[in-house]
Amino acid sequence: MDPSERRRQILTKAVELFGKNGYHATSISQIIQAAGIARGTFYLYFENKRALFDELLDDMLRGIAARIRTVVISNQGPSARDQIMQNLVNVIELLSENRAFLSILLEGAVGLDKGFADKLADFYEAAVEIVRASLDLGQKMELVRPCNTHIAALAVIGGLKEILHDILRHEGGRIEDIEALACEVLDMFSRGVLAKGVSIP
Amino acid sequence: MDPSERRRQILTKAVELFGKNGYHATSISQIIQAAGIARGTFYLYFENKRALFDELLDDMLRGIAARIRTVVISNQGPSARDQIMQNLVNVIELLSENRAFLSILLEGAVGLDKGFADKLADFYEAAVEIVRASLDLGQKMELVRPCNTHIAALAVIGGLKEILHDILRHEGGRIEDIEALACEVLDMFSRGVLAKGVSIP
Amino acid sequence: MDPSERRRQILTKAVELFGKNGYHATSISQIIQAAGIARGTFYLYFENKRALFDELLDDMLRGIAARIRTVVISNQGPSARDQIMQNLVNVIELLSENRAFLSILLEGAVGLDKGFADKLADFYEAAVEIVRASLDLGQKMELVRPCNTHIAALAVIGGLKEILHDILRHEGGRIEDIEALACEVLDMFSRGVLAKGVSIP
Amino acid sequence: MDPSERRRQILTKAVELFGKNGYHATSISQIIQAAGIARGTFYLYFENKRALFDELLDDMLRGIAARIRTVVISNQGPSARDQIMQNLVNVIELLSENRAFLSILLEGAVGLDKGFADKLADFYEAAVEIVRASLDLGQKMELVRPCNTHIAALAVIGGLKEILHDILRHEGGRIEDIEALACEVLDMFSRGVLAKGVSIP
DNA sequence: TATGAATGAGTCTTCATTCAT
DNA sequence: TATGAATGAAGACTCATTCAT
Repeated sequence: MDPSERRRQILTKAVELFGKNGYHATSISQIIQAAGIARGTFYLYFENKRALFDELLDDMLRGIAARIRTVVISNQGPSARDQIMQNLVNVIELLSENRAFLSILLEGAVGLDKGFADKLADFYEAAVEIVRASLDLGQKMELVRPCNTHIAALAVIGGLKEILHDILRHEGGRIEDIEALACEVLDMFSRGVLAKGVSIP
Repeated sequence: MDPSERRRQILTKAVELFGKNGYHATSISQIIQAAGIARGTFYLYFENKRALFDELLDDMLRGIAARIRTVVISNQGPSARDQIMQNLVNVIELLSENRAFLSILLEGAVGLDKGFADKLADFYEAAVEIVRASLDLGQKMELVRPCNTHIAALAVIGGLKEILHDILRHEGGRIEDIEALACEVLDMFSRGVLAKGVSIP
Repeated sequence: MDPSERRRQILTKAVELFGKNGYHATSISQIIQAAGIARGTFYLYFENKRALFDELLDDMLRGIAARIRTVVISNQGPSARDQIMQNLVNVIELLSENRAFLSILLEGAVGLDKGFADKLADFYEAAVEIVRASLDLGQKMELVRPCNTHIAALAVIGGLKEILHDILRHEGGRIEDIEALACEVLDMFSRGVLAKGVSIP
Repeated sequence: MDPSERRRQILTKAVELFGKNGYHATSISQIIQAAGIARGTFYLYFENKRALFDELLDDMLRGIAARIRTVVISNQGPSARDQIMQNLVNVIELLSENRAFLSILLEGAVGLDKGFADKLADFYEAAVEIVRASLDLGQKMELVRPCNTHIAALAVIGGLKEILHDILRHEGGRIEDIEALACEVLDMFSRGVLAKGVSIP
């Protein structure tokens, strides 16, 4: 078989297994059995289980990052809201297409040793930083109210993760109307939950 | 030694280790060494490693649940805002006092086998349900704007988790002004981030 | 079983196997089977195969070193010849008592990785140094003819090793008359092989 | 490429690797990489790793044997001493020219399985036999003193090996004055170390 | 209760060898 | 001849759990 094809095949099976059972509960034996290859063949393509997972994680994180476009505020082109919406839709779409993928990001790569934890943490941190920068800019333009933008950004990313997590658990990763979901999330964070003119008594 | 005291001692040492290194990276050897007991003694107090962790997790989740009071809206007594604030402060306080505790909840118990994942998921789901019920009530009283309360509730819990996670990573679990933090979070979710009269263009 | 007794038991079986088959051809499986213990038990007593062999080698080298006494030249006490003879007899005796022991020293520890090779090389080097120092002293006292004492010392140790090797191969390590052998060796190196008054034509 | 040339090329690279790292630490992968051939190609030229090493060892032993000439005692031609010297010089020269070669003979082929050990042992035994026969002849001609010629022969071969070993370790196989070394060795074994008229007290 | 020696199933990893192309 | 992907037996090592004392 063509090497790069075989490589892809192993990765695919591994994603499924890691997604279903997590890193530790997935053994090389399971992977090679699922991929229908011999023990030694695995090591022809990956240095070890760790390296495989690492590559896989990198792929995912790169994949997500590639779906995000910097929001540009100008008179021409789509509105800021539309651009944010598009980013949200892109990311949710990608993740909803691959349950295993999502599962690894939300659960499978958490709590592993420092290397993995850091890689994931760095990724989420970067995501938080992007949101935060946007909020900071918004504050300067007086579009965003005075508030702790770091905390707000964390809430945005965390909220998104939890919503995706919920989807993963209850709907098996399938989302019916991604656009509606994105819209809801965007409203949630931009307008909060209070009704017009109301403040919590 | 008094049996229940010894039990407690093992649990305490185990929390520290699980918190620092995670479930898989913590071995029975480490636990018994830290607790200063013999190998066999461990199994006099706990059926196995899993059971120990399970008990530990139950303790934590119960501890958190115990800090949350149902918000009662009435003319007497503290305002709804104060009651919510108090709940937030109570929970954050508990978690900030015990880094290991927090670490296990956010990372240590994630991605383990189905049993643990479900237990944790059920807990968070219950938390989401509480928030959602409040929001539903708020909607009926027209305090909360029409929105998908499930998604909003998920965002609230997820946002909170991410904020705590950030604190765990960067400040070692210590929080300077818990009240200010709680206030910021509450505002974030109640009012959103937009400035008065602004909608995203 | 008493730990130190079990340790000894493992070592004994390991010596036999290493002696018969060499380091690489001896597997942990063979050792534990010979010792009648479980896989894990082995690792209770030795960090790994290497550590076991290392300890074993150290024991041997120490054992030999302990049989050698510095030759003291004085008017009282045994003659220098008798002292050298005694050293030779002591060492040959020890080695002839344990075929596996001897086999490891001559073959089993040769050609392994740097750590072992160095340990063995250092030992033989030390032996050479002892002989050389004696020869140097002998030269000062004009008992030893002018010659390259380093080369002479190497020849002595090497000769001894080859003789022991031969015994190992052909007589299974048993030597009938150790004293006679030692005497022959001593004469060989002190007087050479030429007949009186003869020089090689 | 010409088959026999390719064969030679593989052998050459293999000698280097076996010499540097020993038999076990040298993998087929290393050999084919060094030789610049594909995995399968190796097996077109050699049945397996063992066969390669075997052939290599045979080559070496034949090479050494070819440098040794029977010593002929007659009135014409070079003296016995000169003939022995020439043999010594020839062998030492050959070995000193090829460090890998020497390393394999002294360390790399020792302690492997019975086949190799026997081959090497047989070779040294043959060498011992040659020396012994010479000594026996010398005894008949009353040039050699009465002594155990087998032991003397072993000492000669063993001494030579140890000296070469020392050179390998300390001088990287290079010898400055081979003739002087050979002379020293020859004197050592013919005259012993004692000064004229001295016997060990 | 307490001990800690013993267990062995399970995991990762290596590497000489084969074989379809 | 030459290739290199594929193989799988074999090896080292770990660690939760058991049980005789």
